[in-house]
Amino acid sequence: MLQSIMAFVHPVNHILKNVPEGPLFMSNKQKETIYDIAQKAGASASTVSAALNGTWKKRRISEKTAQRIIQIAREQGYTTNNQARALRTSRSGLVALLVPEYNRFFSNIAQTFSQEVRARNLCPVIISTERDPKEERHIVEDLSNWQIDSIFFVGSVSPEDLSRQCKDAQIPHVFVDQPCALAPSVVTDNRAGALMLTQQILASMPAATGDPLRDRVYFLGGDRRLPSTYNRIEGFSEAIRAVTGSVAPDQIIAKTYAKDAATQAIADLYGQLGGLPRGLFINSDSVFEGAMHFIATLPEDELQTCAFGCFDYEPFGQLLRFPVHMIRQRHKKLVQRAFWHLEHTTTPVLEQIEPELYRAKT
Amino acid sequence: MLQSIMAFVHPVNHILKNVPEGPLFMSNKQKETIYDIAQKAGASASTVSAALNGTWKKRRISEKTAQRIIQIAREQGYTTNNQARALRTSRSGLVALLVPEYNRFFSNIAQTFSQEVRARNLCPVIISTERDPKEERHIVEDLSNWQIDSIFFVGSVSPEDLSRQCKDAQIPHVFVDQPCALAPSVVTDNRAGALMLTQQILASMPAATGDPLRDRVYFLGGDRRLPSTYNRIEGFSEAIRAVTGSVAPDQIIAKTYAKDAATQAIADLYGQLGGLPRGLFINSDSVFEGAMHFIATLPEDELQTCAFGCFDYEPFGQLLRFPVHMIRQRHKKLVQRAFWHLEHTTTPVLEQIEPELYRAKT
DNA sequence: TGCTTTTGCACAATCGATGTTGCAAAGCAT
DNA sequence: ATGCTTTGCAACATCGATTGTGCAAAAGCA
Repeated sequence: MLQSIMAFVHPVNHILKNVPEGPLFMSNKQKETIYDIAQKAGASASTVSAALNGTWKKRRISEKTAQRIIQIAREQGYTTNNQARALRTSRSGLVALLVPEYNRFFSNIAQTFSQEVRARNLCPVIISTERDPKEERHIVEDLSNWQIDSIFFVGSVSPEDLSRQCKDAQIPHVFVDQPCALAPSVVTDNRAGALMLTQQILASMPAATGDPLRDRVYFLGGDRRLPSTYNRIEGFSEAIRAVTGSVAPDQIIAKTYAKDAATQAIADLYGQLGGLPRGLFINSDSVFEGAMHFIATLPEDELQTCAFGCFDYEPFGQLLRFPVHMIRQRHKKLVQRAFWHLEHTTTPVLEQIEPELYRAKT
Repeated sequence: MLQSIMAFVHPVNHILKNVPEGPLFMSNKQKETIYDIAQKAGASASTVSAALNGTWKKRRISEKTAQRIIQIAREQGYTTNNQARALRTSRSGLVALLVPEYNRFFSNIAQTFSQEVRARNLCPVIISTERDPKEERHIVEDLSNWQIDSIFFVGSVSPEDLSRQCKDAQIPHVFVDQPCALAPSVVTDNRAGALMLTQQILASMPAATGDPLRDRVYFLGGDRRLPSTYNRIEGFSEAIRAVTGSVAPDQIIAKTYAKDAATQAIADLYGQLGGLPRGLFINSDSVFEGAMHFIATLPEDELQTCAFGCFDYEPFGQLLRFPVHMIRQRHKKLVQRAFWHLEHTTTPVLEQIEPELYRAKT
């Protein structure tokens, strides 16, 4: 059984945090160790250790002695050597976040992660995997050599493998954005989000053209084999069916998240239909950017013939010359819930976070 | 004198890297140590250590023994405990990047940084400082307790303080984006970039209105007390002077990078002038986003009365309903040169990297 | 006062790797 | 065969913290 590790924090860092600016960074003097402090305090190293890391009560050190030691340590600007501590306790104080790349969404995740980790007085290690399963493996192996305390996987490509690897190495871990069947996972409620977004698209569609192929809403981008895209397609389909009764397979174009592919796909679609469709569901910001490269070339009046929705939040999306409805994933909540799971459970549960809909002004 | 640390890599990680998938993650068996390997190889721990970390030649271990040990280690899936190594050698193998926040530019930097660090078989630690000098101090202190090998400061607010702090703790360091007088720094050539951008703005300005105040180019956003903004103002002014002979103080509005402030500033300017100016130099992506919130509310034809330039690259900037020229900072080169300085020098030099101009189609 | 319990702390082992020292065996020259 | 150098490796101390154990002194109780 994996252990919750996050809750544990060494108090010495807090105790010594607010050091007067003065003698602290005085010179090149070698860094002080507990032995130096011990000598200056006329105590033993073990007593100093106990005093500083907060276990002095349990170790029956008198409050007076503890305070004296803390005082001296503070004066000397003592700070503990994390490697030594990690070696002894086999807890490194490092927490890792693995992201596929640094796009807007993942950067937001990273930002929140970094804050949460530092709030717990631990050290964030953020690494990008380039969406490569082999690289993911290697990184986890490396991290395990650093006795990493726990790992957050975001948008991972091979969750189950990674989870097994972590379990073998006894590393607590949690999945964000892409779920894992074997470990706690926190993801956006993609189905509900897609449903909302599609309903909004449907509600703001311009007048029908009469051409049945053009009068449909299309789903563009993503990878239908991934759970996130799959669920978005589900939500999309549900909304469409509620109105038209059925969804045609060719309404859904979901093979990749790649930018260029999106540009090509929308150009092809435009060619086939002889114009833009009446509604377009754009799956993710990269697809958005790709699609825009084509769409931006169209004349003004054509742009008004289509209702756009994007499953991701992009501030500049609000500033285009046509309205785009957007779904914003709650990155903060995603990360915070992930921490919660790490700290309170180890069983494979799936938590879904409802995203927000940004309605474009029309 | 600081020492270059980056060049040093323990070869064991390379040697053992391509482990067959088989017996590696077999079970929960405790992680092997060099003592276990020593026993299995009928050798001493020190011999195993030497064999694995590549110093066996120097330590006069026979090639035969070394190979045998490496073979056994590989079979057992041995990997070295980085804490123990770090404690002994006082090199952690960790390299830190401090960024103010995760915006597009800094995220790109982080991405490149992460790749470069991993290519050197080290571990990237990326932390955001929230532009708070106190937080910066604390982070550096924490990192020093982790025996961090070196630190990259990006867009730091108090470079000199940090540099001193690092020197006291004997941590090699380098500054990116914001220079430091006391340490190697790699920054974008802001003056040259601003010059290019301003010239482009001037070249694509629409017809004059006749109102001298509106017919000028304005510089919007940033903080003139920071070197980067200062230099951009220099470049801007140089370009303007070449055409008009002089720059008026009120052409330059550079107090902050904050989004909301930018929205307000451009709205005010619009109010004063009774319309948009004939040219606008937007300093940074955050200012761009802020300004757009106002500009997006304007009617189509008004937008054609101003030539826009932005000192930052934002893909969606190309997709707006009016052309925006942009400067792209070479984040890859910035980071790579920073590594170079860390590995080859410790003297305070300033290297400037020329950015690229993206001309908008008109 | 004498005996038990509690308090307060020092000692020493330990985490896993590195690097210095020392010592036997092998190699070589005379 | 003898002395001298070189080779090959094991023993041991060390990095700086944590933690189990033991032992005086102080406190409590009769």
